[in-house]
Amino acid sequence: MEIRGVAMGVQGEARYRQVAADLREAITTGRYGSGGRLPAEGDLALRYGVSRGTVRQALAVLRADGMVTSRRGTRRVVLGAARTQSFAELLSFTRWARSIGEEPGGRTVTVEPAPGDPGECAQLGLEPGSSVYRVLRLRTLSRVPVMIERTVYPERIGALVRGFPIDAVSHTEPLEELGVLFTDADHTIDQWPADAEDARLLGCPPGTSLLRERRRTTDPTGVPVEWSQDRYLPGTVAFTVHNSVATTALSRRRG
Amino acid sequence: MEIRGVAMGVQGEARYRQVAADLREAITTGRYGSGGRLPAEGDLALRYGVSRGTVRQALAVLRADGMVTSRRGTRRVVLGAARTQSFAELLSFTRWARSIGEEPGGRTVTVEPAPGDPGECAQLGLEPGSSVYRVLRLRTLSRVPVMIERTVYPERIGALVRGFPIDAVSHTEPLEELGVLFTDADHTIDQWPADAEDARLLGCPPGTSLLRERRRTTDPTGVPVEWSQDRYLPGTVAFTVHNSVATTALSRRRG
DNA sequence: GTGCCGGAGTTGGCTGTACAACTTGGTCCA
DNA sequence: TGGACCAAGTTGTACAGCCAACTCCGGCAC
Repeated sequence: MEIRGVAMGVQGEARYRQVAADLREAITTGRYGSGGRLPAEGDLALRYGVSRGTVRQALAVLRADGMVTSRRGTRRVVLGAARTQSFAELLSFTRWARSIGEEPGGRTVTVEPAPGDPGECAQLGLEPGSSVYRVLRLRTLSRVPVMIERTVYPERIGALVRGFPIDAVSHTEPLEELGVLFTDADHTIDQWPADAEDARLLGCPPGTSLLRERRRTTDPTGVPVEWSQDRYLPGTVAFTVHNSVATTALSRRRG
Repeated sequence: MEIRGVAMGVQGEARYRQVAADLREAITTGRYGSGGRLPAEGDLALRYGVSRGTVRQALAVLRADGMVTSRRGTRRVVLGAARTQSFAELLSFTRWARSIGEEPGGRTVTVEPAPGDPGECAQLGLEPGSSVYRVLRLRTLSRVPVMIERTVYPERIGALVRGFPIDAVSHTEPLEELGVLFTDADHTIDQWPADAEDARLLGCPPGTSLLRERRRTTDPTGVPVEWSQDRYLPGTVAFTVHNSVATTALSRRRG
């Protein structure tokens, strides 16, 4: 802290994010205790040398992460350390694996250009029959297969992916370096039986129920950049979500 | 609209929520088109007769719902209609079922007071061995069994639930009427094989892989009010989440 | 003891202002 | 033709202030 008045640029990071990060750290290390009370917004403003509005912006971040509650009339209550990950860790199997201290692996099984089927084109916002690339990959943790990843890319992006080495661990990271932006994603989580291909690659009996995550990712202009279907072996992964009356990004659908 | 200057109370609803609701409706009915651009914040402020700050508050709601993107330097882009539900619809099977036009049903199988096991007490923030109530219910859609709900309540709340009729459709709603507040929830989604009890009640073979949602719900003071484990028959439900670089409530964990 | 009431403390909501950072499209020049 | 550059438009960040709504606790009356 103590960067007061430097008008950004020092860290390139907004003041409210610095405050949020500092508070997050304080909460994670238990400085306020679980179930404890946070100082009043005004006190925090004084302490950090910012306005109350900036403190409120910082607290809104922690609120969305489920680290604190808030209610009119009384001080904020600490709920506990956040269990949420960054957007990047959620998007990229590779980053996620690294963040939990595992060794991620990836082997590209097939990359095929093809006319997209109606469903794929709809998900990618393309005209029916447009060219797409279908990529099938086997993902491993510490060399053990855990997931099958079937991703469909629009032609523009698939052409880039095609050039990646077959044993490239990450596709997301090189794409980002090439200027492809991922900013929003919709996830659907359910279960699905393993087909013959899944069974062969994952080493499980056909028909085994797999945890399935389907994901559509868009760039900041709303243009879809990938449509992916990931199938995890049972017991290898779980998804967690926090929501509250203040913010809800989760919903339940008919299967 | 046109409530300008009435200092709340008229609808009891905050101005920014009214603006958000109006914009949501406009987007849902396609007034701006998918991929279209929203008017500038300043224009919206003029149109609704509020300050730009209030408009930004409204837009933050839509941002979190995944309906619009936002980026410095250019107007907001419409992503599409939201698929998210209210917090209440997510918490309550009954409300969810009604919101999708199905007929919810519930039958209480057992309600037993018992000393909580260490895991249960930890989840509920109680001393090990504290008294809890375990409630087992079978939930149906249009009279077809779809889910087994095992909920653990702290004694104070369990005592209330105990008094509910055995065929009560909802437990959440009467609890709310009795003043129990639900404000924050952590969800974990994975799969789990049906045990003998699941199999008998759901009418599936033992060992069938079920979609499992575990949920811990707290009140505004951070005190846990329920710890629930719901097991859904395959194909009856899917969970969807939206997240973005701006807000992430989702994470992936080792299973 | 019990319950009502009021006041201090705190967060929610809203306004207004100012500037920074960024996108976009067009102009101008080489 | 192509590229650099500029200007207008737009969102992000931050500040300051005001009042409403609500919680909580302690004092007071009964």
